[in-house]
Amino acid sequence: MTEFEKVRNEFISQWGVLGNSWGINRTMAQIHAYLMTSPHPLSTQNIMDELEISRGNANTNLRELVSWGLVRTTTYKGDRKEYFIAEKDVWKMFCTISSERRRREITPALDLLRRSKETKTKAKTEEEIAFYEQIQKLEAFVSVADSIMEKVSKSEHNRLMPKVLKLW
Amino acid sequence: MTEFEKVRNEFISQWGVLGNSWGINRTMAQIHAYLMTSPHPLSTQNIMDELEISRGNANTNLRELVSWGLVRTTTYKGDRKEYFIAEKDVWKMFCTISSERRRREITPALDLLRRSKETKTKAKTEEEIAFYEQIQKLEAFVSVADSIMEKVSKSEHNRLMPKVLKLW
DNA sequence: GCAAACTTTCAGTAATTACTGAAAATATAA
DNA sequence: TTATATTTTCAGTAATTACTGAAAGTTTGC
Repeated sequence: MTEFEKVRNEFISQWGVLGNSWGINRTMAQIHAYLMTSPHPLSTQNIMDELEISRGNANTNLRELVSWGLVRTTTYKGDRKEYFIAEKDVWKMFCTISSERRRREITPALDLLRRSKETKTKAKTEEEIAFYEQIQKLEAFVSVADSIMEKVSKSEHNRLMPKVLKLW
Repeated sequence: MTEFEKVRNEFISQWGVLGNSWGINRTMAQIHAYLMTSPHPLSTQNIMDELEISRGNANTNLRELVSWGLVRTTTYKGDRKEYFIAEKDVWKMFCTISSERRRREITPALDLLRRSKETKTKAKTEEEIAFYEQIQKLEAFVSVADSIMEKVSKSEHNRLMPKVLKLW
């Protein structure tokens, strides 16, 4: 193994550990790290070999990356295999992830908060008053977060970042 | 069970489900939801009873919430028990969470990227060039994210939000 | 000091999540 | 078609994470 291969393996492995602490499947994060730093599209077999994982595992996590929009597939003529390639532009990656997390995490939270609010009648006890007040504050905050993420995920690449940086 | 108790239980339960999908321990999220919407500080026993969990589980997750800075303890004279109370200001909560996630998630990522970069020699192969280019781009992005989160976590309550909102 | 009230720890177990590998399904080319 | 290459599924199992409950530890008041 060359010195470079060691560095890359360490990076892939540790990116997996980090992904794990971010609530992302370790293998999915490792595959993403491998694809992100590869100059070529890679086949399922390549990934199985590099990460020493089963076909089923590779397939599942590759599909998941595709469903997140972080990876897309390509083919070569005369070759039946699918090859996978990751988005390499970090700002685009950020927008994609914002958009997915909004859909998967923010929207359900907002739904829950709105549903909880609906049932409010004339609050009587101290407990009821505190509950609905807090729900109200959470909803206001989450709905701002939601609209910011919506804008981020729709924003033109490289348009928003300079603005954000000027804030401070 | 009153109508209100049903609504609150549903909220607590679902907040746990959401927490889980955000990579947070379900019980920890439920305890947080319960404390956040309670007008009074609550004892370990209160939480055990409400969520029907063991003392060990309640204790562990309460400590974890305290270590995140989302919950603090208080006592009453003549009563030996500790009571727990959650921060209710959503913007403060956001700052606290930003600060902790920065420490736990962003900083290790930045360290990894900087360590990976260090080993760079004169890149020769296409693979090496692509690898170090991507590492460089990731580091630039993550370090911007890091400094934004640092500022957010230090920002005066209610000072930043109006600015952010004007961006769009 | 001792006893009572309360908190923390942790070994054992339950629940959940991730992975394998082979079979089934699908796609392509001849 | 039919054979071959490739992808997907999924039952079984492994690995990880979460939880319980009782014992050990700590704090407080007498």
